[in-house]
Amino acid sequence: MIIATWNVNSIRVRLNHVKEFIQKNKPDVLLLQELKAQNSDVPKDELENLGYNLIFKGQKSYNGVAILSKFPIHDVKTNLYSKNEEEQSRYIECWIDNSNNGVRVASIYLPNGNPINSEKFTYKIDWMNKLKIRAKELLDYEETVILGGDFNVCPKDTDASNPENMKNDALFQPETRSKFREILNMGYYDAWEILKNNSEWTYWDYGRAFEQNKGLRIDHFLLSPQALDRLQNINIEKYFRALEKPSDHAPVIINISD
DNA sequence: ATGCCGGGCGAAGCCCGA
Repeated sequence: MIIATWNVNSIRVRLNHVKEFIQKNKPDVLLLQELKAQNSDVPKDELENLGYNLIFKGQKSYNGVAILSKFPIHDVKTNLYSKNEEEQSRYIECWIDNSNNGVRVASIYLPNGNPINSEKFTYKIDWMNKLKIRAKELLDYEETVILGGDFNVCPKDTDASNPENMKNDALFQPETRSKFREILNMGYYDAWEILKNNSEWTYWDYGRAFEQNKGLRIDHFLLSPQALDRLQNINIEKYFRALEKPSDHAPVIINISD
């Protein structure tokens, strides 16, 4: 089973790239972030016509997350906050019904949180606390659980090509990292950390960053123990960052045994 | 090394991203 995650930075602008990615990599499940479209502007039919079941949570201008699946989708959940709380469109979760080998996946667009010492950073940490609560509930199901997406966290100094420049960045703060680590320490595994012993980037700023290969590793797959048992491979598809008018993120792909 | 990119909104210039 091929599961991919990709921050596309506008689904409308990147639709052709998504189509090319699907043709080339044939994911069974595709987690998308930063749709930058309200529900009525999400190209629903065009995505479904690629052969997928589709769920999404859009928002005007900002954020927006989606899950595409070749298998039936059940148990959709789109909120981490209680119903009367204002919530940005940053979380969508479902059960992927691959007969006896189903998986529970979430598409995550964790807040950026910059600048630090602002309400945006406070919101980031608050959001991470909410994610931690849900991640614990999911862990207690003892299922194949896969949390994928743009976490806006560099877990270690080695997850940036220029860590010195990141000292005051929300993605690098000790509080950000410890909250991320708390989720891991409950019993999740960073798929890249498990399989690779080098650092590669999933994000490169627009401009010259990609040609200079100066980037960050911030798009992650966090796996429950049951998911880790099934993990076979992980790759960053840099090809899609090298296209004309690309997203600033590359897709990340994992293979999960059936 | 911050917004010099890039996208959304809406029709100029500002908000947002990492």
